[in-house]
Amino acid sequence: MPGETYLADCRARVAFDLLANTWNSVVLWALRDAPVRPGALRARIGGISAKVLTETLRRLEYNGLVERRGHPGSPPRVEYALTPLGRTLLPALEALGEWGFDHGDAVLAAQDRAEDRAQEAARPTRSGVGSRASF
Amino acid sequence: MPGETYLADCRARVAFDLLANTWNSVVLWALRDAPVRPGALRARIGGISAKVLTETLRRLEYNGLVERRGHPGSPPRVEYALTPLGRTLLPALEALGEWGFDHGDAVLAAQDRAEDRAQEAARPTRSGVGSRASF
DNA sequence: CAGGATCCGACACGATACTG
DNA sequence: CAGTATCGTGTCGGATCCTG
Repeated sequence: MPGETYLADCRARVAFDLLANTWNSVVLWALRDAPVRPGALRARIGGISAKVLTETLRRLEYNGLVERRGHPGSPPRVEYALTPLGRTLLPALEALGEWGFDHGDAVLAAQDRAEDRAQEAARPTRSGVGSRASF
Repeated sequence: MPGETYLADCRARVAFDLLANTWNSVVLWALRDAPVRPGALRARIGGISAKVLTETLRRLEYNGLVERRGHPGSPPRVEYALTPLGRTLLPALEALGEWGFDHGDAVLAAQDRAEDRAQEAARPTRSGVGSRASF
Protein backbone atom coordinates (compact mmCIF):
# COMPACT_ATOMS: atom_id res chain seq x y z
CA MET A 1 0.00 0.00 0.00
CA PRO A 2 2.82 2.46 0.39
CA GLY A 3 3.27 2.64 -3.38
CA GLU A 4 0.18 3.22 -5.44
CA THR A 5 -0.21 6.93 -5.35
CA TYR A 6 -1.48 7.62 -8.77
CA LEU A 7 -0.66 11.28 -8.71
CA ALA A 8 0.73 12.54 -11.97
CA ASP A 9 3.97 13.63 -10.33
CA CYS A 10 4.64 10.65 -8.17
CA ARG A 11 8.28 11.22 -7.45
CA ALA A 12 7.60 14.54 -5.80
CA ARG A 13 5.53 12.64 -3.27
CA VAL A 14 8.62 10.88 -2.04
CA ALA A 15 10.01 14.19 -0.86
CA PHE A 16 6.70 15.34 0.57
CA ASP A 17 6.19 12.13 2.46
CA LEU A 18 9.67 12.37 3.91
CA LEU A 19 8.81 15.66 5.57
CA ALA A 20 5.27 14.61 6.45
CA ASN A 21 5.96 14.23 10.13
CA THR A 22 6.92 16.49 12.96
CA TRP A 23 10.58 15.71 13.42
CA ASN A 24 12.23 14.49 10.24
CA SER A 25 12.81 17.94 8.84
CA VAL A 26 13.91 19.36 12.18
CA VAL A 27 16.49 16.66 12.76
CA LEU A 28 17.82 16.95 9.24
CA TRP A 29 18.07 20.68 9.75
CA ALA A 30 19.95 20.17 12.98
CA LEU A 31 22.40 17.86 11.22
CA ARG A 32 23.05 20.04 8.23
CA ASP A 33 26.39 21.44 9.38
CA ALA A 34 28.19 18.53 10.96
CA PRO A 35 27.74 15.14 12.63
CA VAL A 36 26.13 15.50 16.03
CA ARG A 37 25.84 13.25 19.03
CA PRO A 38 22.34 12.37 20.24
CA GLY A 39 22.62 14.32 23.46
CA ALA A 40 23.75 17.42 21.64
CA LEU A 41 20.91 16.90 19.17
CA ARG A 42 18.35 16.85 21.93
CA ALA A 43 19.82 19.96 23.50
CA ARG A 44 19.97 21.80 20.22
CA ILE A 45 16.49 20.90 19.13
CA GLY A 46 14.62 21.19 22.39
CA GLY A 47 11.22 19.72 23.11
CA ILE A 48 11.98 16.28 21.69
CA SER A 49 12.09 13.23 23.91
CA ALA A 50 14.93 10.74 23.70
CA LYS A 51 12.63 8.06 22.44
CA VAL A 52 11.19 10.14 19.64
CA LEU A 53 14.63 11.32 18.66
CA THR A 54 15.92 7.79 18.19
CA GLU A 55 12.77 6.84 16.34
CA THR A 56 13.29 9.75 14.01
CA LEU A 57 16.93 8.91 13.46
CA ARG A 58 16.05 5.28 12.69
CA ARG A 59 13.46 6.49 10.24
CA LEU A 60 15.94 8.77 8.52
CA GLU A 61 18.45 5.95 8.46
CA TYR A 62 15.83 3.74 6.89
CA ASN A 63 15.41 6.27 4.12
CA GLY A 64 19.11 6.55 3.53
CA LEU A 65 19.39 10.17 4.62
CA VAL A 66 21.24 9.71 7.88
CA GLU A 67 24.08 7.47 8.95
CA ARG A 68 24.98 6.19 12.38
CA ARG A 69 28.64 6.05 13.34
CA GLY A 70 30.59 4.52 16.20
CA HIS A 71 29.50 1.82 18.56
CA PRO A 72 28.55 1.71 22.21
CA GLY A 73 30.94 1.11 25.08
CA SER A 74 31.32 2.87 28.35
CA PRO A 75 30.65 5.64 27.84
CA PRO A 76 28.86 5.22 24.50
CA ARG A 77 30.28 7.29 21.70
CA VAL A 78 27.80 7.70 18.88
CA GLU A 79 27.31 10.23 16.14
CA TYR A 80 24.72 10.77 13.48
CA ALA A 81 25.55 12.39 10.20
CA LEU A 82 23.90 13.11 6.89
CA THR A 83 24.69 10.67 4.12
CA PRO A 84 25.64 12.02 0.68
CA LEU A 85 22.02 11.47 -0.30
CA GLY A 86 20.88 13.36 2.75
CA ARG A 87 23.15 16.21 1.86
CA THR A 88 21.49 16.56 -1.53
CA LEU A 89 18.32 17.43 0.31
CA LEU A 90 19.88 20.37 2.10
CA PRO A 91 19.28 23.08 -0.50
CA ALA A 92 15.58 22.37 -0.59
CA LEU A 93 15.44 22.22 3.19
CA GLU A 94 17.24 25.51 3.54
CA ALA A 95 14.91 27.08 1.04
CA LEU A 96 12.09 25.98 3.31
CA GLY A 97 13.84 27.26 6.40
CA GLU A 98 14.55 30.57 4.81
CA TRP A 99 10.93 30.88 3.83
CA GLY A 100 10.09 30.37 7.46
CA PHE A 101 12.38 33.20 8.45
CA ASP A 102 10.89 35.48 5.84
CA HIS A 103 7.20 34.63 6.13
CA GLY A 104 6.80 32.86 9.43
CA ASP A 105 5.36 35.97 11.01
CA ALA A 106 2.82 36.29 8.24
CA VAL A 107 1.67 32.75 8.91
CA LEU A 108 1.34 33.38 12.62
CA ALA A 109 -0.58 36.56 11.89
CA ALA A 110 -2.92 34.67 9.58
CA GLN A 111 -3.49 32.09 12.30
CA ASP A 112 -4.35 34.83 14.76
CA ARG A 113 -6.78 36.40 12.35
CA ALA A 114 -8.42 33.04 11.68
CA GLU A 115 -8.61 32.47 15.40
CA ASP A 116 -10.26 35.82 15.95
CA ARG A 117 -12.77 35.14 13.23
CA ALA A 118 -13.62 31.83 14.84
CA GLN A 119 -14.07 33.51 18.22
CA GLU A 120 -16.42 36.22 17.05
CA ALA A 121 -18.36 33.72 15.03
CA ALA A 122 -19.01 31.78 18.20
CA ARG A 123 -19.51 34.80 20.47
CA PRO A 124 -20.36 38.39 19.66
CA THR A 125 -18.32 39.38 22.72
CA ARG A 126 -14.58 39.25 22.58
CA SER A 127 -12.86 37.32 25.31
CA GLY A 128 -10.00 35.85 23.39
CA VAL A 129 -7.19 34.05 25.11
CA GLY A 130 -4.57 33.33 22.51
CA SER A 131 -3.72 29.69 22.70
CA ARG A 132 -3.13 28.88 19.11
CA ALA A 133 -4.08 25.54 17.65
CA SER A 134 -1.35 23.39 16.27
CA PHE A 135 -2.12 24.10 12.66
CA MET B 1 21.20 31.03 7.41
CA PRO B 2 24.42 30.27 9.24
CA GLY B 3 25.02 30.37 12.95
CA GLU B 4 21.85 31.27 14.70
CA THR B 5 20.95 29.82 18.03
CA TYR B 6 19.36 26.51 17.43
CA LEU B 7 15.97 25.88 17.16
CA ALA B 8 13.77 25.48 20.14
CA ASP B 9 11.32 27.56 18.19
CA CYS B 10 13.04 29.34 15.42
CA ARG B 11 11.12 30.61 12.46
CA ALA B 12 12.20 27.71 10.32
CA ARG B 13 9.98 25.52 12.44
CA VAL B 14 6.94 27.33 11.14
CA ALA B 15 7.70 26.08 7.68
CA PHE B 16 8.57 22.60 8.84
CA ASP B 17 5.40 22.31 10.88
CA LEU B 18 3.35 23.41 7.92
CA LEU B 19 4.54 20.45 5.90
CA ALA B 20 4.48 18.07 8.85
CA ASN B 21 1.42 16.19 7.68
CA THR B 22 0.56 13.99 4.78
CA TRP B 23 -1.50 16.27 2.59
CA ASN B 24 -0.62 19.93 3.07
CA SER B 25 2.32 19.85 0.71
CA VAL B 26 0.51 17.73 -1.86
CA VAL B 27 -2.49 20.02 -2.00
CA LEU B 28 -0.32 23.12 -2.22
CA TRP B 29 1.56 21.43 -5.01
CA ALA B 30 -1.67 20.64 -6.80
CA LEU B 31 -2.73 24.28 -6.52
CA ARG B 32 0.52 25.80 -7.70
CA ASP B 33 -0.58 26.58 -11.22
CA ALA B 34 -4.13 27.82 -10.94
CA PRO B 35 -7.26 27.78 -8.81
CA VAL B 36 -8.85 24.36 -8.79
CA ARG B 37 -12.25 23.05 -7.84
CA PRO B 38 -12.44 20.41 -5.13
CA GLY B 39 -13.54 17.64 -7.44
CA ALA B 40 -10.72 18.33 -9.83
CA LEU B 41 -8.35 18.40 -6.88
CA ARG B 42 -9.41 14.98 -5.73
CA ALA B 43 -9.06 13.62 -9.26
CA ARG B 44 -5.67 15.18 -9.74
CA ILE B 45 -4.27 14.04 -6.45
CA GLY B 46 -5.76 10.60 -6.16
CA GLY B 47 -5.98 8.57 -3.00
CA ILE B 48 -7.38 11.37 -0.85
CA SER B 49 -10.87 11.17 0.55
CA ALA B 50 -13.26 14.09 0.31
CA LYS B 51 -13.24 14.56 4.03
CA VAL B 52 -9.48 14.70 4.32
CA LEU B 53 -9.27 17.05 1.37
CA THR B 54 -11.60 19.57 2.97
CA GLU B 55 -9.81 19.25 6.25
CA THR B 56 -6.56 19.97 4.53
CA LEU B 57 -7.97 22.94 2.70
CA ARG B 58 -9.40 24.35 5.93
CA ARG B 59 -6.04 23.91 7.55
CA LEU B 60 -4.27 25.72 4.74
CA GLU B 61 -6.88 28.43 4.88
CA TYR B 62 -6.27 28.75 8.59
CA ASN B 63 -2.60 29.33 7.90
CA GLY B 64 -3.30 31.92 5.26
CA LEU B 65 -1.88 29.91 2.39
CA VAL B 66 -5.08 29.06 0.57
CA GLU B 67 -8.21 31.02 -0.19
CA ARG B 68 -11.70 29.79 -0.84
CA ARG B 69 -13.71 31.49 -3.56
CA GLY B 70 -17.28 31.40 -4.71
CA HIS B 71 -20.39 30.42 -2.83
CA PRO B 72 -22.66 27.41 -2.88
CA GLY B 73 -25.81 27.13 -4.91
CA SER B 74 -27.11 24.40 -7.11
CA PRO B 75 -24.78 23.16 -8.30
CA PRO B 76 -22.13 24.51 -5.93
CA ARG B 77 -19.38 26.46 -7.60
CA VAL B 78 -16.29 26.63 -5.46
CA GLU B 79 -12.62 27.13 -6.10
CA TYR B 80 -9.53 27.05 -4.00
CA ALA B 81 -6.49 29.15 -4.83
CA LEU B 82 -3.19 30.04 -3.30
CA THR B 83 -3.04 33.37 -1.54
CA PRO B 84 -0.12 35.72 -2.22
CA LEU B 85 1.47 34.34 0.92
CA GLY B 86 0.92 30.83 -0.31
CA ARG B 87 2.54 31.70 -3.58
CA THR B 88 5.70 32.79 -1.81
CA LEU B 89 6.06 29.22 -0.63
CA LEU B 90 6.10 27.81 -4.13
CA PRO B 91 9.82 28.10 -4.89
CA ALA B 92 10.72 26.13 -1.78
CA LEU B 93 8.04 23.59 -2.54
CA GLU B 94 9.22 23.14 -6.08
CA ALA B 95 12.77 22.71 -4.86
CA LEU B 96 11.45 19.87 -2.74
CA GLY B 97 9.49 18.38 -5.61
CA GLU B 98 12.44 18.56 -7.91
CA TRP B 99 14.57 16.82 -5.32
CA GLY B 100 11.99 14.07 -5.31
CA PHE B 101 12.28 13.70 -9.05
CA ASP B 102 16.06 13.61 -8.88
CA HIS B 103 16.58 11.45 -5.81
CA GLY B 104 13.31 9.70 -5.19
CA ASP B 105 14.65 6.49 -6.67
CA ALA B 106 17.67 6.63 -4.39
CA VAL B 107 15.37 6.89 -1.39
CA LEU B 108 13.27 3.95 -2.53
CA ALA B 109 16.43 1.96 -3.12
CA ALA B 110 17.66 2.78 0.37
CA GLN B 111 14.33 1.65 1.78
CA ASP B 112 14.61 -1.63 -0.07
CA ARG B 113 18.11 -2.17 1.21
CA ALA B 114 17.05 -1.43 4.76
CA GLU B 115 14.11 -3.78 4.32
CA ASP B 116 16.37 -6.53 3.08
CA ARG B 117 18.70 -6.05 6.01
CA ALA B 118 15.78 -6.32 8.39
CA GLN B 119 14.56 -9.49 6.69
CA GLU B 120 17.83 -11.34 6.85
CA ALA B 121 18.32 -10.22 10.41
CA ALA B 122 15.02 -11.86 11.33
CA ARG B 123 15.36 -14.89 9.05
CA PRO B 124 18.42 -16.48 7.54
CA THR B 125 16.18 -17.60 4.68
CA ARG B 126 14.93 -15.11 2.18
CA SER B 127 11.20 -15.12 1.58
CA GLY B 128 10.58 -11.43 1.39
CA VAL B 129 7.63 -9.98 -0.40
CA GLY B 130 8.25 -6.30 -0.67
CA SER B 131 5.51 -4.42 1.01
CA ARG B 132 7.42 -1.42 2.12
CA ALA B 133 6.69 0.31 5.40
CA SER B 134 5.46 3.84 5.24
CA PHE B 135 8.75 5.39 6.31
C1' DC C 1 -20.92 18.19 -6.44
C1' DA C 2 -19.54 20.56 -1.95
C1' DG C 3 -18.93 19.24 2.60
C1' DG C 4 -20.71 18.31 7.23
C1' DA C 5 -21.27 14.48 10.89
C1' DT C 6 -19.68 9.92 12.74
C1' DC C 7 -17.27 5.86 13.86
C1' DC C 8 -12.85 3.82 13.81
C1' DG C 9 -8.02 2.02 13.18
C1' DA C 10 -3.30 3.19 13.09
C1' DC C 11 0.52 5.39 14.73
C1' DA C 12 3.19 9.47 15.94
C1' DC C 13 4.39 11.66 19.99
C1' DG C 14 5.09 12.06 25.08
C1' DA C 15 6.52 10.59 29.95
C1' DT C 16 8.61 7.33 32.67
C1' DA C 17 11.49 3.63 34.04
C1' DC C 18 15.07 0.42 33.11
C1' DT C 19 19.36 -1.76 30.85
C1' DG C 20 24.53 -1.30 29.25
C1' DC D 1 24.89 8.86 27.92
C1' DA D 2 22.77 5.79 24.29
C1' DG D 3 18.92 3.02 23.73
C1' DT D 4 14.88 0.04 24.72
C1' DA D 5 10.44 -1.17 26.80
C1' DT D 6 5.83 0.16 28.20
C1' DC D 7 1.89 2.57 28.55
C1' DG D 8 -1.18 6.35 27.43
C1' DT D 9 -3.19 10.01 24.59
C1' DG D 10 -4.14 12.68 20.77
C1' DT D 11 -5.16 13.07 16.16
C1' DC D 12 -4.44 12.23 11.49
C1' DG D 13 -6.39 9.91 7.90
C1' DG D 14 -10.00 6.61 5.87
C1' DA D 15 -14.90 4.89 5.00
C1' DT D 16 -19.63 5.77 5.08
C1' DC D 17 -23.93 8.19 5.41
C1' DC D 18 -26.44 12.34 4.88
C1' DT D 19 -27.63 17.23 3.50
C1' DG D 20 -28.16 21.40 0.26
